[in-house]
Amino acid sequence: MKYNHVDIENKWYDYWMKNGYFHSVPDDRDPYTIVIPPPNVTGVLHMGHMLNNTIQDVLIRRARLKGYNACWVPGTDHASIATEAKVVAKLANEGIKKSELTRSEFLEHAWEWTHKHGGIILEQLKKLGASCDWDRTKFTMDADLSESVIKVFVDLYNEGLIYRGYRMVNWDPEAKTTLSDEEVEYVEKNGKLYYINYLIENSDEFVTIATTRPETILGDTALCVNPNDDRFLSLKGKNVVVPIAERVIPIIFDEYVDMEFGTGCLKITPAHDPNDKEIGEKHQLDVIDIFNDDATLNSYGLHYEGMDRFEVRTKIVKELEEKKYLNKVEDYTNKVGISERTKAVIEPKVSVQWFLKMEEMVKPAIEAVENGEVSFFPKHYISTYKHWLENIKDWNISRQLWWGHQIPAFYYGDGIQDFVVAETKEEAFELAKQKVADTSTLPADKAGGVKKSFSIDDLKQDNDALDTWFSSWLWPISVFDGIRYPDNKDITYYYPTKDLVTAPDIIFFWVARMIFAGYKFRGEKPFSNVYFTGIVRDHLRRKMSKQLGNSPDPLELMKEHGADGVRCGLLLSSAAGNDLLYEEELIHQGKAFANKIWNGYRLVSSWEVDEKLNQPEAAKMAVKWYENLYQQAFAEVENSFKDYRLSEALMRIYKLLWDDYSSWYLEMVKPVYGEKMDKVTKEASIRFFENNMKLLHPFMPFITEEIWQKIEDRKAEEALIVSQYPEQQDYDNQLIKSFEIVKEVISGLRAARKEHNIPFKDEIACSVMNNESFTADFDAVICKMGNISNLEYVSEKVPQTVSFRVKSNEYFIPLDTNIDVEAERAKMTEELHYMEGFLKSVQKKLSNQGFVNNAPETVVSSERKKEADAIAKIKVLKERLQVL
RNA sequence: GGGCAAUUAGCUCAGUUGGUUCAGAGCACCUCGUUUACACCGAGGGGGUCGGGGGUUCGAAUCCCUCAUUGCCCACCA
Repeated sequence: MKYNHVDIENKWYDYWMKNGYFHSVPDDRDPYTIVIPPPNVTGVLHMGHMLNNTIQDVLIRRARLKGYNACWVPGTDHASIATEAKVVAKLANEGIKKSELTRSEFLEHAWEWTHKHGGIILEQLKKLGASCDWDRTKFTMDADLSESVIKVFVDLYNEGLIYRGYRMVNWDPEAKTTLSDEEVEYVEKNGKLYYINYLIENSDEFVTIATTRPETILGDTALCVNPNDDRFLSLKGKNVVVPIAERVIPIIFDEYVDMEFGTGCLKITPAHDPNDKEIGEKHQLDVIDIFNDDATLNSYGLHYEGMDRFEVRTKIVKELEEKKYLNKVEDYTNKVGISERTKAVIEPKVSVQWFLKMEEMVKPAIEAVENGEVSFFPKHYISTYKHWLENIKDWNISRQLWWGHQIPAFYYGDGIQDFVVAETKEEAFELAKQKVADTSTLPADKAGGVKKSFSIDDLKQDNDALDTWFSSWLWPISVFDGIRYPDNKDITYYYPTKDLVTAPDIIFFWVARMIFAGYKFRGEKPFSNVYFTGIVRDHLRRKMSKQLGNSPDPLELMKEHGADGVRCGLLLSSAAGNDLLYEEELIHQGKAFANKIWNGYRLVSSWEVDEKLNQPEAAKMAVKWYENLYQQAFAEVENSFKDYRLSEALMRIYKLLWDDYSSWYLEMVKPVYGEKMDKVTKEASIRFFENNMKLLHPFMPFITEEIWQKIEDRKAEEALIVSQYPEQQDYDNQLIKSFEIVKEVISGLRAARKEHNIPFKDEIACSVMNNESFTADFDAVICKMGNISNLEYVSEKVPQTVSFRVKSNEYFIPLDTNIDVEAERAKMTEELHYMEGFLKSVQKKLSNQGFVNNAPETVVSSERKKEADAIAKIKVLKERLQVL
């Protein structure tokens, strides 16, 4: 009979929800908090989410079972640029251009889109079994979270940490916004290096420069050579003429120029290259911006005005060639910055943007990770993290987007400083009046064009929105409203949170920023542990993506194999930080495991009890063994969790249930078909099952709940999800070790049966000549598992038998037919040779004075034990060979 | 150009301070098996000179050096 997950999973999820088991309110237990990495509000579930959220659910369910007040806060992110791009695309489909809409019209469309597609992903997470506190679901643009963002902006501004600056920034011409450095990816592209001649003013001579971007010559404002470069000494004080533009620009000297590269002469375009900008400022050059916002050329582009930059590149090269300015062209590969979101080639551009000063704010975040207050798993991410923070530049937080938190700066005049920053327009109005009053005492030429009197309606709020991450960095605080109400009950109870589970690709975007935000706004870390998941890839190691179509649909997967199966499959092979190579095989393994458990329970529950029966000796020992083994496994699982080695923990449980419980324990206690069972063994078996379910529940919540509920009649409010996790107990290690030898004996019997074609159903006799009685307590087990009538102890070899050895014991099985003496002899001789070789190596070690003197006592004595065992075994083998 | 990580069985990976059981696990593979919980099963089995080369040590998958390959991150010599 097969396990059918379909109805069971829905049933229990509804039950958990109905009973409010996911919901948390502060109480006197210790909190265990996780905040979800908020997925994009309009996103859909992919395999990465599956892995990430399964891990979080495992951690939170385990914490809940262990008696913590577990709180997993779900939510979504407005994902400013990504969502805006989707809305723009959708509107374009309907023939509406964004540029034709007002801000508020556009936002209406965006909200409509958000309400329509938003939160689907959270519904999908429920299928996975995610035990989030759904009553606490947040969205980064909820009123309270938005207020928090604005408050933080205003506070930071008032502290002097936020400023407006005219800087070179990354411009995404497609989204028509700036991006932070982190939002730019660099990809290697095959391009050309163009060598272009610039005529020296009033001469026939020319200088040759090399550039990858010939179209930008229209924005050149100088040529630059290295002052130490002998080749160009004669150029001092001279000017050149920019081809096509026919503008005269100076030749300047700066050590920045690499003499080895190209021709050693560099063209300077301060508006379109960060290095050129720097040199330009140093030498006080003009800045000529030749691009419009969409990266078509503006009027400085002359006859190329209105054309796209790449089109112009081709055309201008042609023109240069025609006019004999083009010297030569070489193939050249270089790195081109592209927008992480739109994949458009980034255009460096100078503009006025808002920046957040980083240097001071970042310091406690470096320290926290250094001193282990915040731990990373795996820990090698610490160096990546530190390197970034130690070299951090100010954060460009403004975006020329509408979807997001509008920057709370209000302009009352046209001057660059004619603004105030405030949480509301009303406050801004008061501030502005005050500021104008202060400046009104200034001479007219310094007061700018500010009207002496203006109404509140004259205030214009800044058009820009804030970077998405400027709200996400507050997430662990803002979901508990800790910005607006720093002393509220939730924030003081749940914060700092425990674990953050996230992908390493947002370590800078998000993880690092949350850490320094935590210290800045709460004076405390936001979380204690960061678990970095890997990336889910296909078996060819390709990242899963929509374009490639190599990603299975998680919902289909769960429908077919069950959420338990998928969770188990994913977690079986995903160490922290390691990429997960997805194969459907994994999920099958998880599903098969669910089935195995299901059938195990069917077996145990089917046993009928006869109260009069005594517990058989074999069952008695089996129970004793499993009791101890469970404790050992339990300890191992605890240990794995300590280091967040979840797959290791799950694998241990997997083997505990499959191998130890099902294959060994159940076989040992199983009554003969048709017979009944004693009460003690049945009860023990059920108890073990219950404890097994508790261990497994965090990984496979549905099937474990189903079985747990079936085990006995539970009270209405009872559920495995909120039951009590077992306490760790001591165990008898010696007993477990003895049983390992018992297993060897049983395997020996099975092998002998197989070799000599004795079917299992034929009961046989067995004698043992024993030098060590390590298995005496388990004789009944050996008999049952080997279908042995009686294990007889003998003091000498038994004729007409085959034998095998375990440790220094020899076991004999009677055999009617003649054994193949030659084969037996050959086999034994081989074994003898092996043992003699082994003995030799051990003795060599022991005769080495260095070893005996330096190695720890335990190691030496174990070698001596090996020696003794080997000698004994060799003796047995030799005697046996003689008999043959 | 710099940094980090990886390299162990066909595949995915463990291997924590060098030392019992250090060469392992799961899957895959092969053989056998209708022993009534489960064929999404059971019992067995094969398979690796631990990327190469040096070194330290009584002893190295493990520590050091070096080379090679792969991946990731950072840096933006036009």
